[in-house]
Amino acid sequence: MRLMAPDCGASLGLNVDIGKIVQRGHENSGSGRRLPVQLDLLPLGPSHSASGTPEPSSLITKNMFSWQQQQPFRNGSWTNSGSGASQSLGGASSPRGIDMNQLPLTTEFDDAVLSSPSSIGMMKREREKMHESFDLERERGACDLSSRGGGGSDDEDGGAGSRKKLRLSKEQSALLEESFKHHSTLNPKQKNALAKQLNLRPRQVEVWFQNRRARTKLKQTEVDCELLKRCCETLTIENRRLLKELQELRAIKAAPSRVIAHDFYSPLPAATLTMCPSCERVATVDNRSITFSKPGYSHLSQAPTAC
DNA sequence: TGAAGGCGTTCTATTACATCA
DNA sequence: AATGATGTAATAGAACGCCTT
Repeated sequence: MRLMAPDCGASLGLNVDIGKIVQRGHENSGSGRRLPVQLDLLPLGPSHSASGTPEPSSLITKNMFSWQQQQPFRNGSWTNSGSGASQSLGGASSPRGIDMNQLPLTTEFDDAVLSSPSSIGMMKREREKMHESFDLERERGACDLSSRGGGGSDDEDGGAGSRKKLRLSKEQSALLEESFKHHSTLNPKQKNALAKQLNLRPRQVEVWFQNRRARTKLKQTEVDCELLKRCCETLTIENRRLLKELQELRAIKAAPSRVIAHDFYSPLPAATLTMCPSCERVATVDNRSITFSKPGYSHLSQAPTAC
């Protein structure tokens, strides 16, 4: 399902700017950024781990990120100890998918050249080809190490034009999620560090964050839509009420004296309507009396400005 | 100082694959 | 077994900001 953001927030005077909820958020975090009612989906501020105490998950602990600490996460309890053996990320416990995630990166080529699709001196297409060929190399290696859960008939051919889909392990997802809680965007250093921890290519980490931001924004948009819908309903009700009140006032004006006639559509000169500045109720004033649109506003009986 | 171009990054829309019911 | 729905990794292209010339 694709949810289109309604462009009615501004017209309703709501503090909702759906189109820019996430966009450039990290860049504007310090200045005049309007925020809608927020789901707790997006890390809006700087890491609260610096001074606060984020709740660590069972697997993820404080100072787990390599850009926050010197000791790499791979030395933790569940990470690959470097051998690429069974206890590595997403190891044998992963019920589905190939283990290409945990293949050890055996070359610096990855970080140096493939960390960004926009590396210097390379046309985009050429870089993509390098990515693809490098992926194929890795996948061939993966096929040697593990078999795909379902039909793996096309594993060997390299799939001209077919694209393999990696499934992140639970642990990898958990770490990425935890990282996302701290930073919805990563600088290159963080990206590379995280990629190393996860045994993924930096590009994969980058893509994961892109998609994660998109998911967050989609969810936030859904929440905002709900909010706007409720606002719209409330305003409709209020509008009805005000219309009714206006009709009553017109009826009062149309009446010869205090008698209320139910001619709701008779015109009333605006100059004869006076609003009480304190309670914001409207009184009709003529040369004989002051009549109020609703009973119980006798405090206006002397003069409309008295209250 | 402003314009132009290159580069890096992000966003959005979309595709393609994997899994599940 | 086939199929549609769903989730998500990956891709393409546009836009933006920053830097250099």
